[in-house]
Amino acid sequence: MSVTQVRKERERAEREALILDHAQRLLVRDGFQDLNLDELAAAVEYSKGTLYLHFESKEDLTLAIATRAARERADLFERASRFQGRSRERMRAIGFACCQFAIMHRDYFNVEMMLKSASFWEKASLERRRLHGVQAGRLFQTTNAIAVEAQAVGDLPREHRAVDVTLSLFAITMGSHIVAMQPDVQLLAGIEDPICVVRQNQDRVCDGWGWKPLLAEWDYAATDRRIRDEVFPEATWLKTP
Amino acid sequence: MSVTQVRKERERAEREALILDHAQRLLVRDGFQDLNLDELAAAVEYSKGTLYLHFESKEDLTLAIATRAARERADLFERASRFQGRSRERMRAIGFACCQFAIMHRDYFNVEMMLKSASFWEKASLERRRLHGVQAGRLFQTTNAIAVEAQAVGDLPREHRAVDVTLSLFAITMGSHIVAMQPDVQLLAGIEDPICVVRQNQDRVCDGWGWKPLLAEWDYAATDRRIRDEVFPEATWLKTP
DNA sequence: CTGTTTTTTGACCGTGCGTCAAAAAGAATT
DNA sequence: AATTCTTTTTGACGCACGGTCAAAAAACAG
Repeated sequence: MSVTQVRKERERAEREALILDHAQRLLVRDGFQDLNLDELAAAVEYSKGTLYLHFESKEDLTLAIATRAARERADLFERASRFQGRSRERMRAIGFACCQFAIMHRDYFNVEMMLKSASFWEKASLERRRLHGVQAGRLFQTTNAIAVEAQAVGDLPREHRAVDVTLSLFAITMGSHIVAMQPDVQLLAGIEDPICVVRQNQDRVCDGWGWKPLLAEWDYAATDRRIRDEVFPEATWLKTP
Repeated sequence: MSVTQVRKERERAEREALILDHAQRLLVRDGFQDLNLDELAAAVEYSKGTLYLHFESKEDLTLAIATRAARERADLFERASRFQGRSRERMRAIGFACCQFAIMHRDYFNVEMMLKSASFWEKASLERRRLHGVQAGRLFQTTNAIAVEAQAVGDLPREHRAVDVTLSLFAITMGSHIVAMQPDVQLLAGIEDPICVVRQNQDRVCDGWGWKPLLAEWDYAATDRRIRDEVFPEATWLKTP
């Protein structure tokens, strides 16, 4: 590949990032339905035709936004999984990564939810679907590896499959985000901080599977401080008691 | 009100139900985005103008579908809550109602998820939003009452608020439905029956809060049989061992 | 049968996604 | 520097669909 081609490719990637930045901003502001591609074209100062050189449909563009966020999330998960500690502490580090991500991208789950609709999914390009699958796979595998290890060292009962545990943690995380982000639910249930709800529920699920050490048997506040100091120094949201 | 007006009102309600029936079918088939109001008008054999005598926008129509389903769900919850037994058995009956509903409306959660988008919500009429709030309130209150009672009789530790427990159960239910319904997840995690995943996760969350009697301390298969026999005789999906 | 009110209709409008012929920019050649 | 060929970019346009409303049809009243 010639030098020129390398430069072209880099410029193309930069333009794609620019488009994604603006598109994400508008998507968060207006939602998918009201995301206007003419406005986006004006914002990035390129024509609509140029947008379509990068993305083959509005859905494709939206999926690209979700995939970029998913990659970032998977990166945080992998950082978290390197935390040195007992298996449940490491899983807690994953939960910590979740929070860190949720704070950086308050609205990621709104975008993620669109992907669950079949009619949306099938309008995105095959290649982008594949790329998203890769990131989703990283997220799952990183988490599941900890559950598998937990069974290996005897912290987590072997009577159930590790994937079931992992899946339940994904479910409680997604579900908690969805319900705790609803303003009416926040009022009804007196929720101050949705992030706390997510973490609390993750803890309950782990306890529910009998993942040692249980909440009552360990000082997880200390674990949290270690996670922050050793893995996520940027996590200023964790209040140290 | 004259006799004629009563008849008119009944006919109007019947037509609205007809529209909702067809709209629900098309919504499930095509998703919100591809739900075509011209096609719907043709299906119900009324003009598009007539549709707009009932619903002030496509979102309004969709919300009406969701609310009708939510009412049905709340009815099942209330039936379930009348089950005679210990508090956790009664909560299990609620989980049972969830399953019964999920089987009758495989795709309810897809519709429900649309409502989480702010841009969707604000396009529906005030009155319909209110009506949906009423049904959502019934669902929550019916469930929460059991958690409150569980604390009163000492089955559920008092160290946490009952609403937090209720909320976590809603979260695990919604989250499990979403993740377990994904075809790729089903393959990745080897899921045969998504319904089982939902129930299993609900059990884990209850155990996680220390809701007595715990899974290991009670014969919940027997409870399930009682629930079916006494409350949901139509639930043929429960295989009796 | 005729005039009045109510109900229903479908042609029409605006919006916004996606396309593609044409213009502009860039590279190569003379 | 001029010309030709190639690549890149553009924005006017086609079209599908949600929503409107004047007019037609139906129902009703006298």
